[in-house]
Amino acid sequence: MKTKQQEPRQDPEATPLGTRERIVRTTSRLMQRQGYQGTGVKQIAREAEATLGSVYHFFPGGKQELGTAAVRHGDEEFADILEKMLAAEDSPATAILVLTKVLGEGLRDSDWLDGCPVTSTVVGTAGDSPGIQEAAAEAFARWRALVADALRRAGFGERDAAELAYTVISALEGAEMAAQVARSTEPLEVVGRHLARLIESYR
Amino acid sequence: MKTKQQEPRQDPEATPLGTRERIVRTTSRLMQRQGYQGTGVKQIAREAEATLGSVYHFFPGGKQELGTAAVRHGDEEFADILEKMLAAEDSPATAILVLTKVLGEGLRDSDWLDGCPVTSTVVGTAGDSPGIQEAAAEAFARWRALVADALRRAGFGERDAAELAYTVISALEGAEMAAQVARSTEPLEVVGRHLARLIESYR
DNA sequence: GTCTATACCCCGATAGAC
DNA sequence: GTCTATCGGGGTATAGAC
Repeated sequence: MKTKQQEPRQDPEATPLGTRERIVRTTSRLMQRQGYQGTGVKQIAREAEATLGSVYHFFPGGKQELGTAAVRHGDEEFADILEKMLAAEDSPATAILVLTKVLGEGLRDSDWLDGCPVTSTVVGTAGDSPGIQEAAAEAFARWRALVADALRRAGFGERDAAELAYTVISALEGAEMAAQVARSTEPLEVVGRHLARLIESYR
Repeated sequence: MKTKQQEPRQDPEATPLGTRERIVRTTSRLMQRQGYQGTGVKQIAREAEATLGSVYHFFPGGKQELGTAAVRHGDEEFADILEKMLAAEDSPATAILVLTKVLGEGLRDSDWLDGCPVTSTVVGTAGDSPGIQEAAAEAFARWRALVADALRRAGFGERDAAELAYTVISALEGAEMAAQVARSTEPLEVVGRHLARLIESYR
C-alpha cells in the first residue's frame, strides 16, 4: 500500500504535479472563489484534469475530505507568506504594514475574486463538516502563533504578543473581506496603518 | 399593482408576519448558517411555511433576489444594534467594547452557528450575483458611517473618525469569524479591548 | 491508479389551475 | 396570492472493468 511513489523528475520549466497535488490545488482555488457548497466534485475533477475515479481514489472521504485538504493547503500557503514577511522586516509593525499592501495588490490583480481561501471554504459549513471547521481553526491558530513569535523576538512581553496576534489576524481577515466586497484596497491599507500604530503603542 | 396591502392587525402576542416578511427572515437566517449556495429555494419555502409559488411571486428574480433581500435584512438588523449601542454609551470606545461582549454572547448562545449574516451570504458569490455583492458593500458602508458619526460627535476629527470606522468594522467582522471558527469568545474580547485602546489613542 | 457508466436525489425555475 | 406538478439538469457517490 505504501510502495514508494515515483519521485517527481527534474524539470527546468515546472515540476509536473502529481495527480493528488493537482486535485488539492484545484480544490483550494475553486473553493476560494465559489465557497465549499458552490464547488462541485465533478468540476474539481474536470479542472484538475483528473477523472472522478481518481478523485475518489485519493479522497475516499469525498467532498468533506477535499474541503479539509483545501483548507490545509491555504493554511500552508499563507503561513509561508507570513513567515517570510516577518523575517524580512526587522519590525513586526512594518511587516504587517507591508503585508496589507501585498494582500491588497493580490486581491486587485484577481479582479477582487481571490479572498482568503480558508475563510471562503469554511463559511457555510458550520453545523456539518467538523473536519473543515477544525482545519480552519488550526490555520488561524498557526498564523497567530507566527505573529506572536515575531513579536516576542522583537522584545514584546508574552501576554502582549499573544493578544496582539489575535487582533492582527482577526483584523487582517476582516479587512480582506471588506476590501473584496468594496472592491478597493483602502480597508486593507487603513487597517495596516492602525495595526502598526497599535503594535507600536505597546513598545 | 400597488393596491394597498392589508395592514397588519394588532396582536398582543406577536404580530403575524406577512408572507413576504416571513420569507425574507427565513432566507436571512438560513443563509447566515449555510451560506448562499448551501441554501435551497425549496428549503426556504418549506421553513417559511410558504409555497414555492408564493416565493417566486414575491421574488421573481429567484434565488439572487432572495439573497439580496437577505443581505439587506441583515444590514438593517445590525445597524439597529450598532446605533443603539453607540447612543447608549457616551464614549464610542466603550460602546465598541460592550458590542464585542454582546456579539460573543450571541455567538455562543447559537452554539457558534450564527455569524455575521451579511458575510455568510456574500461569500462564494464573488463573480456572479453583483446584486448581492453590492448590497453587502452598502451594509458595510452604512455600519462604518454609523461609527464615524459617533466618533465625530465625540469630538474626533473628520479624517480620524472615517479611518477608525474602517478599522472598527473590519476588525469586528474578522473577530466574529475567528470566534466562530475557534468556538471561543476570546478573539472578540481581545479585539474589543484593542479597538478601544486604538480609539483612545487618537483623543 | 485510471477510466466509464450509472444510481439516486435535489437543484432552480416555470406553467397554469384555482 | 396560493398551490401542485413538472422540466431539465447537475449534485454526490459507487461499481467494476482495465
